[in-house]
Amino acid sequence: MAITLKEVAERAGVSRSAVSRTYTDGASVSPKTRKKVEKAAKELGYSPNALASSLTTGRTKLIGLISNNFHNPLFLEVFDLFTRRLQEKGLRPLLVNLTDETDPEHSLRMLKQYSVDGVIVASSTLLPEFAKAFHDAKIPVVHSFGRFASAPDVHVVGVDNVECGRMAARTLLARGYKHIGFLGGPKGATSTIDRRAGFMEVIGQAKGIKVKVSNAAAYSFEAGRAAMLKELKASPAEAYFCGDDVMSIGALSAIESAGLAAPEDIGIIGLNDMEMAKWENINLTTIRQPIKQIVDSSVELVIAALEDRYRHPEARLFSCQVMERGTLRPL
Amino acid sequence: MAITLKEVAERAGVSRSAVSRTYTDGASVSPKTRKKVEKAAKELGYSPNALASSLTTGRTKLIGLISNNFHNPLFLEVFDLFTRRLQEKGLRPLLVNLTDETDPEHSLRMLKQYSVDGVIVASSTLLPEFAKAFHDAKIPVVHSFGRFASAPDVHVVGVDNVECGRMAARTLLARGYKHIGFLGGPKGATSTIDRRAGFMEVIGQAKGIKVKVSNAAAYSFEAGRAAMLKELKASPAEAYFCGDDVMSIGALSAIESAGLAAPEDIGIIGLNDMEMAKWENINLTTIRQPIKQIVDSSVELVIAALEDRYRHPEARLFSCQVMERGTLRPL
DNA sequence: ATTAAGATTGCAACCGGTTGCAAAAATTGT
DNA sequence: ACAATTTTTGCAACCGGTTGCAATCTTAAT
Repeated sequence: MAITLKEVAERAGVSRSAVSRTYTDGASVSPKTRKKVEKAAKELGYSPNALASSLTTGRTKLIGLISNNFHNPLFLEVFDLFTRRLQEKGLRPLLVNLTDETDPEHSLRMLKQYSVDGVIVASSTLLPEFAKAFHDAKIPVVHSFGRFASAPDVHVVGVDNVECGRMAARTLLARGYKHIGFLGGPKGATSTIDRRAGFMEVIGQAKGIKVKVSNAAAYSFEAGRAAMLKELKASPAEAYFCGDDVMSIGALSAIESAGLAAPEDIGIIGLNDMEMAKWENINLTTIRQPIKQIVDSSVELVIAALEDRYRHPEARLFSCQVMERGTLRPL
Repeated sequence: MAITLKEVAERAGVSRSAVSRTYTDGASVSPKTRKKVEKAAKELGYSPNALASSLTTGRTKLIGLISNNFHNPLFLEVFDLFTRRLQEKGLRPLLVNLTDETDPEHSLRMLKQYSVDGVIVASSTLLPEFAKAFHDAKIPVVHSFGRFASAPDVHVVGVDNVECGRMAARTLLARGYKHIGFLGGPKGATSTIDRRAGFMEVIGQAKGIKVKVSNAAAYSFEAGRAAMLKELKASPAEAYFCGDDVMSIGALSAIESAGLAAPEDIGIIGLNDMEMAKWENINLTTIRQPIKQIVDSSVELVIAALEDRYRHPEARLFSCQVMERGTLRPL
């Protein structure tokens, strides 16, 4: 196997404690022994076993990164940001794919077995059993991209979806659309519910506006396309706020298939601002979620929670921003 | 902290070994004690500490999953498949983002510190220093989506890029294109080099065919678009084999911007067959890499290499397949 | 009932580190 | 040069498990 502390100690002619202390900051070692140890370590190619040390220190520096969004391109960007940020902070992401087929119980047990220091759930919904299990085990959980106050015993970082809904509605109204559609994601999704609430609130305050509400079966291209095709058969609205960017692209494809165009015939505003939204052939007007900030803040929060296990659950909400592009008629 | 083996032993009235053995398969425990232990464990909510046990068994069941492809949507699918497959096999992916800015040395040390059992590098290129470092540490490495024989001391699973090039060329020739373009990825990329070789080989054997070769700056939408815009200024070919699907979509966008259409004015064939390629508004004819097979095979191979550290480096190549869609003129 | 073979059990040492404590060494002050 | 401090060091116990070994208990066979 690999070189161990003991071997380094022997070669350096010091005790094992001395070696250990050279690699523990804040420990007392004279420059002389440190030098000797470092020399021996280099010669042997020693690197300390993080797992063994975790046994006594109680810190693995492992963070469970849990998600079920393995089909939304936005999450590739999110994973990129998370892995980098965690690496920068000296933490290691243990990735868990929590897709429907996979057993949550199992993932849970697994994360406990590996004694992760903390958990980041990057998903719009968080299973309550999950939150509870980690809470019981005193493992900090941050729900990233989560719903504010959905689970009171968990830190949450994300956007205010109600406000996103309002923002979408205001944007459409400002452009003079009178017949407006809300084409949401799956009916039960909390994100959909919240956005719809904000959306309807603003529309309700305006005069002479007609609204249509419908839902796609999933946050996916296919579902967005199917939903829009259905809309086009009945009398469609002039512009739609779509559940997310992927759905929006599906909707755009439906519009195109019907021989229509955006924004000339139907306007679309999406949500997320994933990288693809600014591709010239898509050029989607959308509401941007500040994913970098959400990620950075999530990591910061999980670290803070690590240091103070009894820290009060906290919600951090970031504001979104309309990205003007080409799928809504101009102001 | 969490419940330990000792506490379970006390409550069950047996020795620590007995408890340990209940959770080690193949160990000798009577049904009676097993029952007692399991009862006590349940009551206490015990789950064994995988890290502590790794200390003696020398197996962490941690697999380093290293990639630098955090901008190619195909890799979201790849990560999905990898995480699921590894989970199914009882292994845990420790994700490492090896983007240019991040220090490879650092990642390397990290993976050693966490004593990963094996490493899967999901990237078209593998730094030789990486391969060597793991080889020295006797940690099996599988280079997934790698180049055959690029590094002789490493297992590799992927496709034969030379054959992909040939396939692309044959496909274009079969459709009667006479002026053909190879619009590759970055010049130095081995994948580009290999595909080009196969492509030119077939073209060279055909009669009366004109070829143009050019390279995009990266496997990205922007680069693909820029490269195609440039092509369109000079006399473009009738059809192009593009470096990958993302580049192809960029190229399509350029064609559209120029007021032209695929396949009427210019044909495009891509490579990868990422999910998006079959979206109706893209409908890209492309060469499919069997990513599920590559992933499954990679996981299987890393497991095999785990069991036999002296297993001979092996290359597993899968064949690709043309996916007929709408960006090439029909046969 | 007696014995040999097989299964089960606990002891104790070990995996690769960390850390409290007391002894030893170095430093300071006079 | 000597005592009082401060720093550095090694010992030994511990973190949470595993495992070889010898002792004990079962079971089967005579």
